[in-house]
Amino acid sequence: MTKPADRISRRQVDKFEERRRQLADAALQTLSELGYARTSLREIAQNSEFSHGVLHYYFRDKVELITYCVRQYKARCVLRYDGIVHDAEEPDALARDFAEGLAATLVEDALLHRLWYDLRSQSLFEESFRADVADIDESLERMIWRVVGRYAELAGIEPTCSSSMAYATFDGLFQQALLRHLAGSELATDDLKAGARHLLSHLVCA
Amino acid sequence: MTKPADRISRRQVDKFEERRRQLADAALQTLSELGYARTSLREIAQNSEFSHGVLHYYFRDKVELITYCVRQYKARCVLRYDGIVHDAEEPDALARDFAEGLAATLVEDALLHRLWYDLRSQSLFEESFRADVADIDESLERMIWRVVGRYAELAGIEPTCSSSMAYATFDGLFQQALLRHLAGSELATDDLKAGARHLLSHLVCA
DNA sequence: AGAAAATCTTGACAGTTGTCCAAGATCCTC
DNA sequence: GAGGATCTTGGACAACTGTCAAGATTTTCT
Repeated sequence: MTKPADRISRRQVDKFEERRRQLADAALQTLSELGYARTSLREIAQNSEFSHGVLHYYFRDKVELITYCVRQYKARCVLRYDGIVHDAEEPDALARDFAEGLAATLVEDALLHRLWYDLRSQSLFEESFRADVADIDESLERMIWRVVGRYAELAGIEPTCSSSMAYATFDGLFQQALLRHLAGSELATDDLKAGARHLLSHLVCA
Repeated sequence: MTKPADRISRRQVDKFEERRRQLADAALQTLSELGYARTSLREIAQNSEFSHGVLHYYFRDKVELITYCVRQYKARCVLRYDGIVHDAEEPDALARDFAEGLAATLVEDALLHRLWYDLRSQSLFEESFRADVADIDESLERMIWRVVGRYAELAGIEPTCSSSMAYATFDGLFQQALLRHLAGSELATDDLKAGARHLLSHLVCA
């Protein structure tokens, strides 16, 4: 029922958006390998199947490209973490699965997490990223709070700390585990699991 | 009793080291303003009273300069935090003073802390910084553990978590507070204080 | 098929970067 | 104060950066 012009423009828009996603994927890969400071547009293009000039056809400038990347990264995050929140019937099972999920993504997506902490640091210097980074941070905080809330519910108790504090401590735990994991420590994942369960039972729900 | 040659060389060494410190100071200031990604040698030199060429007289290359900076930063850290650990007689007083100290440095040294988290992220990409950064991390962990140990001692109880976990959670708390403080939030310091006391009483010492 | 629109490549540009070096300035010792 | 060691300058260099535009190529529509 759409008019021809609509179909055309919609297909064009779709293709346009698809290519943006494609290029942002290459950018995300390059960023996660090299970090923000060492990633150039030519390097990104080399990780795609296009030449460097095309980036300015799909993105106004470098900032817009990276901002788009950050948004795309956020989508992945939410997707990834949503699998962790899970409808267990026992608080212990929830704690175990949550800890396992954290440890799994720590290892599997280590480079992406490394990039996240890099970009979050950059956002403290580069005004342009701040809003998007804060947005991701908030969605991560909500994700943690869903886990905590469900855990408290199953255990029949009330959380003893705020949402932001829960996120801050879990994030600290995860970041430290990432540092040690990337430094080659074998204990990082087990410590993260133990730490997460300890945190859940002792801090957020006393 | 030292021979003339010794006196000369020692004085030269001293002067040499003093200038290195001086240049590293300028570098540290520039880094804390612009962040690692945007700091160039010429920018550093402009923040000192020398020209850019002199940097390669005192440092082999940029990596050596920044590594030297990181070490100098560490010295400041230890100094700063040592004032916080304090010989209170009451656990509550210790918790209060510790929380106050954290909140104070959060505000006063916000730019230096921002730089620290930036450099720690960089160390995950740039192999050269990793050792020094890990060194600072360990000394911060020991600092936290001294506070926790003293608190437990005064309260007549035992810490319920490991040293690394205590550091991870406090660091997460602090980092989140820094993010919010730099974003202009007025609540950041108060939340940090409350969070630190809560952490001390509920987590590390149940 | 052929015109029109879109997509993509290539090369150039101006600016910045880390690095190095020759020459000058400054300091110290005799 | 001369002479030599030490320190500092400023410029040159090649490599790299983001950006842009003209032209080649492909796709789309009639």
